[in-house]
Amino acid sequence: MGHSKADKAASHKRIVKVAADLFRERGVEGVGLADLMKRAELTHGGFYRHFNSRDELVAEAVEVALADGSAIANAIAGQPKSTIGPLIDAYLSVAHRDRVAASCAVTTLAGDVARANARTRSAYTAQVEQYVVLIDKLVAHLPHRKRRAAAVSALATLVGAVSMARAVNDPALSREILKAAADTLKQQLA
Amino acid sequence: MGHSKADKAASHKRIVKVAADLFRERGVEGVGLADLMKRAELTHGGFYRHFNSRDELVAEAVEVALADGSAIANAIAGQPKSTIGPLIDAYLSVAHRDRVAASCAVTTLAGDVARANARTRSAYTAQVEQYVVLIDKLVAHLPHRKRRAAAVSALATLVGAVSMARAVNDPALSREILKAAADTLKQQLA
DNA sequence: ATTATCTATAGATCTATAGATAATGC
DNA sequence: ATTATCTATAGATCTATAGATAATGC
Repeated sequence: MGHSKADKAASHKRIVKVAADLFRERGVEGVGLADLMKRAELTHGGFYRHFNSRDELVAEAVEVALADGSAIANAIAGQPKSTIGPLIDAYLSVAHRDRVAASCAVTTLAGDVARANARTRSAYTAQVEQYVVLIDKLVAHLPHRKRRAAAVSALATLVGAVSMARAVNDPALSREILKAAADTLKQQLA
Repeated sequence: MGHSKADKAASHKRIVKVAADLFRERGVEGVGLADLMKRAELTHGGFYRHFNSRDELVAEAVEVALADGSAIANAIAGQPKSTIGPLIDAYLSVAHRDRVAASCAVTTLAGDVARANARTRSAYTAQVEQYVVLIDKLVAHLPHRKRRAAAVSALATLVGAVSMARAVNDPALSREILKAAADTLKQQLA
């Protein structure tokens, strides 16, 4: 049992990380604090020394979940001379579809965020804007007047495709959705 | 207090309709049976004479919610000589974004359905397939080899755009998402 | 002395069930 | 007699709080 300030910070981080993963897997309302704290290797009584409310945890966890995706996207897009292709392939991969707990929160938490508080929605909004700017940079060859709209629309296609690919229970249709979106986007943004 | 078989059928329908709307508004896990039954003007004790489990209600309610959207889409697309434009405009309208309780369940319930049982996911899958076929018919002028993929991708764009437009809390960005998706889709499918 | 975490619990809500009541339908 | 709905409640779980314990850090 650790009680130092450093331990508290580590506990806090652990709780938020567990929540960020579990919220993506089960939905924000599908996770109870007792289960959450147990997974963070703490008892549930300590929760409110870390957060003023469950909602505060939701905001922090969504922020961390969003940052996950942001880091991956920046890693893929950050290389010199990088193109949009690898980002499209990664986003529309079976691995990303299936690893929900580590997935892009812009897709996975969209429904929950629409019902969340202002702080949570603002974090989501900032991440959407960041993705749009990132995609915009990767399609610099397109006519300037159309770039931004093309980037926004491409992001929508990525989000919608993964969303549907997860919900359908026909594996062939699920793969078809990912592939059709990837093919169309590549052609459109080439 | 009605007790006939006809009354029971009406009660059943009312419960499912209330659930279909409320699930879209609050998420499937954000709705309790007591509140639900009260809104259907019944007491919560009667619930299990209508359904074997909460999950059974979820399946029926998702089916009804999906049928809502299907009816609207067919009405828009069903006219002779109809094009894809009106469907795109309706789907990406501010009205559809904001009237969540009456909205297309393929977008609104995607996250919940991904965690639901087989019956629920099968209903969702069938509706996705139906939308793809519908869009496919509306883009009959495209080269045959690309039509199906274009239809699937277009549906993904519609779903992702509405999903994000609801989650962001910047009204300008929300409108931009709807407009960018609409513009891109129209250009792409023209 | 302070505080991070613990045990314990309050009070509300959740799904689900049992048995009573009041209507229908033979 | 059958049954649709009612009242009442069981048992589990939820968020949140109170106070004890055991560590840190002055």
